[in-house]
Amino acid sequence: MDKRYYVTTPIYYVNDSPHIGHAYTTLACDALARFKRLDGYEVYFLTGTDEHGQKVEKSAQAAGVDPQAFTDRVSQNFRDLADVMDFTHDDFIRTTEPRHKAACQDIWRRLEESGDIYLGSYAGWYAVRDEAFYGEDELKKAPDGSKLAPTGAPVEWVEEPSYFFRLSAWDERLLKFYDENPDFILPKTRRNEVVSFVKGGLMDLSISRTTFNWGVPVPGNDAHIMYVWLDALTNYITAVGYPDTEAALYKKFWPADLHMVGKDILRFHAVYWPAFLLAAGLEAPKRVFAHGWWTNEGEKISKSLGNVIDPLELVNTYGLDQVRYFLLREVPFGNDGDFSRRAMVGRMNSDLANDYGNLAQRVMSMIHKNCDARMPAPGPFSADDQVMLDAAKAALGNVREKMDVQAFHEALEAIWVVIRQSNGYVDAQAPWKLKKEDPARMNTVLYTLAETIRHLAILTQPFMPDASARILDQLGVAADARSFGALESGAALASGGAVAKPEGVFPRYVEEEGA
RNA sequence: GGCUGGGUAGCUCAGCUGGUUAGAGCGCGGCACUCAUAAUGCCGAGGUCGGCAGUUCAAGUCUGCCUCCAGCUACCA
Repeated sequence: MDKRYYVTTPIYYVNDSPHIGHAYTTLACDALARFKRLDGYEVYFLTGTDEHGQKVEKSAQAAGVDPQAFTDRVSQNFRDLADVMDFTHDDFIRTTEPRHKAACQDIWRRLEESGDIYLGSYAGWYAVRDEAFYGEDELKKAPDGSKLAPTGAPVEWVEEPSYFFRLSAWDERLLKFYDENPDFILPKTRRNEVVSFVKGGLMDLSISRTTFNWGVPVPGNDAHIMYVWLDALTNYITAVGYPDTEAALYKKFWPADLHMVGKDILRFHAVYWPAFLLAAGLEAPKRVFAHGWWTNEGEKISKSLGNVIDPLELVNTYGLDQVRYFLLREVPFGNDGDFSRRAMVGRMNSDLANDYGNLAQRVMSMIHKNCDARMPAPGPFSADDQVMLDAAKAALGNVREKMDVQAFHEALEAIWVVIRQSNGYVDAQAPWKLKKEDPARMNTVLYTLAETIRHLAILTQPFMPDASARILDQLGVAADARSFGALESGAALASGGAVAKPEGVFPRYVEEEGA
């Protein structure tokens, strides 16, 4: 079996500035990508920016620069965020790249050939002020009887020529696809929503516009620009070499194993995208996971409320590993979650400083002081030691099971079960007493703990790369002995290596006085 | 309105095909320990498992009704 894994984030619309939602989505993918790499997979991790559309065209105009210069600039914000968060994407795609234009036009041709595209006209109530179409049922009536948008803007009936994708012909085939691939959409409740949406019948999809220019021209009809989703979604195959379906990357990684998305764009990924692909004679991705949103101190986040969470600020305040841990641990992945200062500090201090950091610290400190600053050699393991070691060894399987269904919070909990058990084991064995009574036994206990911590630190690497590395450094684990392969039976911590005086890797967060 | 999911300890949540005294983490109370980042461990208090009525020898776990909450119900992404 091929151990390959292709995971993607959505491409982020450059007109937005990066916020916690972007960081969250990519973080989940990053943890997964790191996990799979450590687990021996060849991984392709893709993120990028969506740079086309009328809004971008207007923003560029407002900024007095041409659209390409504008997107060059704002796209950088997202690459900066990725750097700060220590994301390990293998490619950063931009929809303005030539390779993407080629891919979009090629998939368009395929859809045309298969008969899934036709030229018609798009009609609806359009509000010039809002630059948006509204449905009949959304409209309000003005006192003079004329129609108004929900925003109060006047609307007019507009018709423009547009190409359509024959989505209406795909409901049966999509339902069959969902049926044959029960885990295609996660979580389950999102899957139900999508299935019920498709069962309700599908309408054809407008996939071109003639009212702006900033985008990929429709092949053979330059008057039309390919419209949003066909352009945006295609990035997932562009990045692996499409239209060259014989390209090495394409053959290796398509279909993608996972498209990670926010719940707001699930439909586009779970309905339109597989329809486009199947219609084009291409394979659909294996899974789309829709995660939830964050609130801030119990309040819905919105620009108008001014309570947008800036990930850079979080990282500056609490530390990168701490923020990464919190975001993936605090909330059952898939649910909405609340960010609060209290919860953040609680996780930092309880889980990280007290449980995990202190465990490493107390054990390595004892080794440093009592074992001549060298990793002790163990004697025969007692039943208690064996229980501890077995628990450490069993953790990988438990964590892997959770990661395979994107249950990050449960994966971390599975690790913490072992951490708590380790602290209990320390107290039960009381190595500080053994120091006088039975030094050989003390060595065995401390070795058992060090070996357990080695397992823990290797397992926490995908979530907290920096702190995990520092713990492994302190244990004297070589850089090339940190993959999950190093957790297989046989591999174990070598005795005799130097153990320096440990330094805390998870400082407690102390609230500033008078804040 | 329709569809879907959910209402379990103060808080956040686990509880597979129904079966001994309903669990975890945090918070709270007590005890122990002193290796450690005043960290850790142990014990404990705390729940009519939203409500009512059923099925069953037995229901948090099944059925019906009611109630409250959330999401979805198509072209801004």
